[in-house]
Amino acid sequence: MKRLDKTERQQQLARLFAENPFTTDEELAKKFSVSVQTIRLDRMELNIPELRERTKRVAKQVFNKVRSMTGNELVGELLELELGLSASSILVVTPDMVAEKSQVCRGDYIFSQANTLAAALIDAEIVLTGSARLRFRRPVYLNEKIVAKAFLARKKINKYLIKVVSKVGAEEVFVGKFILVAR
Amino acid sequence: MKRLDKTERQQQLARLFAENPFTTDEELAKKFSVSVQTIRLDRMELNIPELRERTKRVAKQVFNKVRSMTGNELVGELLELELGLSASSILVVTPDMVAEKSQVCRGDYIFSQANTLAAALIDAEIVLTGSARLRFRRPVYLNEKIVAKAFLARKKINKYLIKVVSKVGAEEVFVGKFILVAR
DNA sequence: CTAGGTATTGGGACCTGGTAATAAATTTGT
DNA sequence: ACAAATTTATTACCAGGTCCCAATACCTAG
Repeated sequence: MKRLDKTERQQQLARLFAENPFTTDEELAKKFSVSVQTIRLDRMELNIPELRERTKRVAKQVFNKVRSMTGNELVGELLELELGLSASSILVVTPDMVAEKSQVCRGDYIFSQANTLAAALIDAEIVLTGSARLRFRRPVYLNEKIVAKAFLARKKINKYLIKVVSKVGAEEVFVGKFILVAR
Repeated sequence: MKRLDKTERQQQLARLFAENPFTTDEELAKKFSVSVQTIRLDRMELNIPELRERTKRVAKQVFNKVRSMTGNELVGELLELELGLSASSILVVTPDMVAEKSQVCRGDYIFSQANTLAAALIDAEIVLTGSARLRFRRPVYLNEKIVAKAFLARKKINKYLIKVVSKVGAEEVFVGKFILVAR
């Protein structure tokens, strides 16, 4: 690779780190045909921590997400739960939940919050979603807090009709009716 | 903490590492009131790698997942796409998508695949989900491959009715009708 | 021409969280 | 009481850094 000037090199560096944080200074030094120290100085200026720190951050970030998303088997954070009656959860819209171009929260996150909340309401080991009707009433934006409330509307043996209403502040953003089946 | 015997200590260690991989040998040594070397021997016997290696594994694992789940803005892998006409994607059910007790794929993943696929079909910068009707026809299990096909059914100015059918093999597992709005 | 600023490089001391190996001390089972 | 199992200590070494200091090259303005 040709020797680049400082600003160009730093731009590429920033891009590379975003793409793949698992590169050592030494590898980068070779790639750019500069000394390791130069890379270190670049990192300083760009405020990019060392490899191990970067790795740790990625790991922690996602470890937490995986826990809250799949570990708990609940999307969002449970606020309140009365088994078989009602439940509520809150979900804060983070950058990874929004579509890049519109900055609007993707519908599947809103659905997931509602769906997992509905499932949490049911006092059974195994709960399947049978069918659902959804209405997304207005877009939800970055950093907004979605509070979902689920109520049991009807129950027939092992089938549950659950209504979920999600609001941002006082505004309704989503309504869903779920039929869940317990096994 | 009381001194435990070897087997008990190792059991607890294994549990701790699963729960939180970001602990150094030294911290653990203190917690169990044994020497650092003892912890190292335990790790050896349990075949647990050192802190940095553990961190790296978690990071890499999730780095990939985040990319495929949110980076692409598509859940599943796109197989085919004719803008404005039809599209299909495949999603392999991995352990993190199934509910622990039932080993059944959670409905929100199936929905996400369908919803993002429907959105991909539309040739517009900003696409919002307006409403949807879903039917989950049978549970989907670990390692099954869900192939979703989306068709544009009707279009009215900026509103699109899209039908998505998801199958495992020849079996229909999910059907959804989505009304999407382009902005 | 020369002094000063910017960019790059090299080297040394030190840090963390380990591995590997070897030996010594302690505990335990019988 | 004695061997085996377990634990601890000690030392040397490594990767991938940090922090700091000094040397060099190059460009530019006075």
